[in-house]
Amino acid sequence: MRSALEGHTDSGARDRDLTTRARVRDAAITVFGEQGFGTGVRAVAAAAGVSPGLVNHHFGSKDGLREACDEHVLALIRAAKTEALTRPSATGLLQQLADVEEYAPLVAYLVRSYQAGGELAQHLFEHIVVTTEQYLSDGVAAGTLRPSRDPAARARYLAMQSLGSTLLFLQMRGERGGPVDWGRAIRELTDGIMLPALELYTEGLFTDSTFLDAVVDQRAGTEGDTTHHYSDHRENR
Amino acid sequence: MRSALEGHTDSGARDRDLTTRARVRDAAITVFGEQGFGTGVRAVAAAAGVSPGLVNHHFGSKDGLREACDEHVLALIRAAKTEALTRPSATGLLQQLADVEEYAPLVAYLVRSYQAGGELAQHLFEHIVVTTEQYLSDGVAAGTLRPSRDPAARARYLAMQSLGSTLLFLQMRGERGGPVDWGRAIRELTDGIMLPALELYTEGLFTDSTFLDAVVDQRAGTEGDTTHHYSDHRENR
DNA sequence: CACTCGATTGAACGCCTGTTTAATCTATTG
DNA sequence: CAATAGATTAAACAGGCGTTCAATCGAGTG
Repeated sequence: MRSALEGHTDSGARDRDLTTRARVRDAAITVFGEQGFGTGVRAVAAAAGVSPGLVNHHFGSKDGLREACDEHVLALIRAAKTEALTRPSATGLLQQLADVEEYAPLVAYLVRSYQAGGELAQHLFEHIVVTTEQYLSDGVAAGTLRPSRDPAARARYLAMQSLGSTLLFLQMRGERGGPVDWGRAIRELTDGIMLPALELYTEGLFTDSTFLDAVVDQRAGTEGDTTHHYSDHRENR
Repeated sequence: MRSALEGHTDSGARDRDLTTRARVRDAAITVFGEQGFGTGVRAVAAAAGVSPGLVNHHFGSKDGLREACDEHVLALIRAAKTEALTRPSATGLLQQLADVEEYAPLVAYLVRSYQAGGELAQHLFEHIVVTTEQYLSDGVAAGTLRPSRDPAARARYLAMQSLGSTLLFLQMRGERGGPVDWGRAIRELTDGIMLPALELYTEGLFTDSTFLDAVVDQRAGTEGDTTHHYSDHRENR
């Protein structure tokens, strides 16, 4: 005899009528997000309104609970993929998530996941990289973005900068006790970086291209196979 | 009767002839850096070759030990300030630190500090921000860097991007067990981002300035006091 | 030499952790 | 209705944690 919703994707269900297993899992995501993965099984059980022994009965161990949380979070994000993951920057992605009321605890959980490392963080980062690469490629094709000598490296670089700075900001913002309004925090972040980011993206930082020229020349000399050179690239001054 | 080196800045001393207190502190920095702040007092004591009770005799509690480590790390970085902290980017700073054999454990400890939050992380970040602002200001004065409509915001933005992406890279690189060669890791990071970073810094990303113009116009309309506008800023295409 | 004070140790004390176990409750099946 | 299987609970277990305490060591002082 199998349990009612075993194996189901219960994303559409509302708050109250969930499997106990699902309620424990969701409580764990919230508690882990708010207080970190060091939080004990008993705290999770209390938040879910069940006994400590039950969580191990459903998930085997604390690691099993953690894995179930990771899988569920990844599934939720992939479900919201159409709108959220098409955004180019990590800030845009997290903003999108934090604005939807139901997904708010996910942001805290994701920040914790990156702090703690693990597969979810790496997997999600690689996903952001390929999404960014596609977005940049589209922009180049449309003529709104400049082409790069190494599009893959540029996508990884921009994704790393965006996600890294966002996480750094959220960690620092979230470290002083009490629950955080992630939507508001990300909005503040966006406000603060909007101007300098656009300045950098449209005007650059250097007044001449000597640094870039040096690296391009050096690469053309040492490794002639991996990099595409199109030396007809337009100078910007 | 006071102990021999109590209150001294023993930065110049070599490995063996240190106060026991200093040896425990250094062992703690290493162990915390390698295994995180969750590591027990007993492990630190074992690494220092002393009994668990002794560390609390010298530092009062584990929190006291942590504070002593933070203070010492901050002191070490400030001592190396002349060379290290004048670098504009966080990558440069950490590269500088990781290359000096003696400071290698510091990098791991710093990464852990940022993961865990706390005063050291915030304090160091603010220090990087003001250093970056000074560096950018010098570059603008020398004519090698473009001026910004909001130099403080640009400095904070660039510092956040640099430090954030570096930390993200190092966390992901360092999460698979065993000690990490931080110098090599940072060098790989530098290699990977060099080209796209210089591309972005000299040529920008957008082909026109419509996005930037929109934000600049909007800011000029809503808030006329905090931002300096010099509308004679040069367009780059 | 006797004394004293800090360094140092090993063991102990609660406390909290993850996990296990036996018993109870619930509800579906034959 | 009786039986059975799963959900659920309270309690206990072993282990690690930070911390404390009494005892020992070692050297400098009167």
